[in-house]
Amino acid sequence: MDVMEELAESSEFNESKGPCLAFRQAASVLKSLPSAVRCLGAIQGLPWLGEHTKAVMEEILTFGRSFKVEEIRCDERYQALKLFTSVFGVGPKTAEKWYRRGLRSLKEILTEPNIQLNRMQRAGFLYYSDISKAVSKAEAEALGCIIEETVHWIAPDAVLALTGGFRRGKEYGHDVDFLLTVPEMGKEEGLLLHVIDRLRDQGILLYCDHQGSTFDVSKLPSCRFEDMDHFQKCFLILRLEEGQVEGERGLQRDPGDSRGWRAVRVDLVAPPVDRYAFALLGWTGSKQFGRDLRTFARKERQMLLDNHALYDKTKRNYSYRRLLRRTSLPIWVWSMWSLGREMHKHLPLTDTDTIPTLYIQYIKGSQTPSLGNTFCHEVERRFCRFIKANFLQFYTFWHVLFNI
DNA sequence: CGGCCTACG
DNA sequence: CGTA
DNA sequence: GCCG
Repeated sequence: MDVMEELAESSEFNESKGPCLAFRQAASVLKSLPSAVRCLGAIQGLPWLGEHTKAVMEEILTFGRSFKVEEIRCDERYQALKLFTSVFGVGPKTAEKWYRRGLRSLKEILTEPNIQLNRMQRAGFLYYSDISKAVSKAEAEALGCIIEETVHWIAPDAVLALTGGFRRGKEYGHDVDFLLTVPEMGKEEGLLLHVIDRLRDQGILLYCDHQGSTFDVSKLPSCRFEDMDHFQKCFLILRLEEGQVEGERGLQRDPGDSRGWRAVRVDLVAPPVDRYAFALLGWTGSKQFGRDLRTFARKERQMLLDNHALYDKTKRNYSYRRLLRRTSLPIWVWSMWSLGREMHKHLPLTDTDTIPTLYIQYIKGSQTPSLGNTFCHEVERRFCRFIKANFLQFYTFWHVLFNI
């Protein structure tokens, strides 16, 4: 139900953080259902669908539309803020500032002399028409080939993995996310900078926001070794040439566009290999899935989860990291493989935004790790249980299967 | 009635 | 403030 | 707005 997303957006513009979140949760639950809701009975007992959201749904089911939603769609302020925030680098605050100045269109922003755009926003406006167009799976794969070639030229043993929405089975996305890693610990140091340099040499780097590893020896003498490796990531805009895209459709572009290329938003992340499982988890899940997982970690397990590790607050160490260190096997391969297999048993759906079909194809090609290692088994067991215990979509799907 | 993900620049 |  |  796109309606819930619209209500969430409207709440966000009204600075109502709570309702915004509630509507997003509701949207997430509805998206995870195997089919569209036909009557109110079908959503009995589902989480995050309370009095208000149900009332809106009833309105739509009986009249085909909701008065409140129609009102929001027509609202001048909502339309303007939606337009402004669609620009890369422009959030609710900046959009609000422009709206209060009486500005209503993108052209008015660009012609207003008193407005100072930052680097991100300048890129956002410069490539606006391209970036706001959907990216197809074929285009994502084409970019994967280009980047992979560049990466292999630098480090032949490096592995590039498609993550984000495309890994969840989506056909279109607003950007393309990749994870880049090397089998040997530490060899990923500086790799990303090297890759960026090569992309620049090739003339396809249109914009680059690099977030280098924040390591400063003078600044953190007290910090432990474990704390220093915030892995590298970068937000890019790349130039994708026509003819590099496979398939009969080729490039996504407007009729009458004869440039022969388009700009695409690309994210590159380069974690050390022992953090691969966490990076993959973090960058494959949707925004909402990540929130659910991290909330669960903190509230239910007294742990802290991020894209690098799972931190146990009671034990004061990185719980899985210790286990990972003590095993000779590339343990992340094993945990992701089992996790993926477990997920697919229960979640045959692959085509919605909120169901991260955790990727296992790459692992399938390699051998099945030998059993009998108690560390492997323990990590696998805890990891699987952890995910399943909080997977909102899992709960929803389970509910549909057994309670209706 | 308080909390709502967590990290980076 | 913005990005994921 | 929904939940614990």
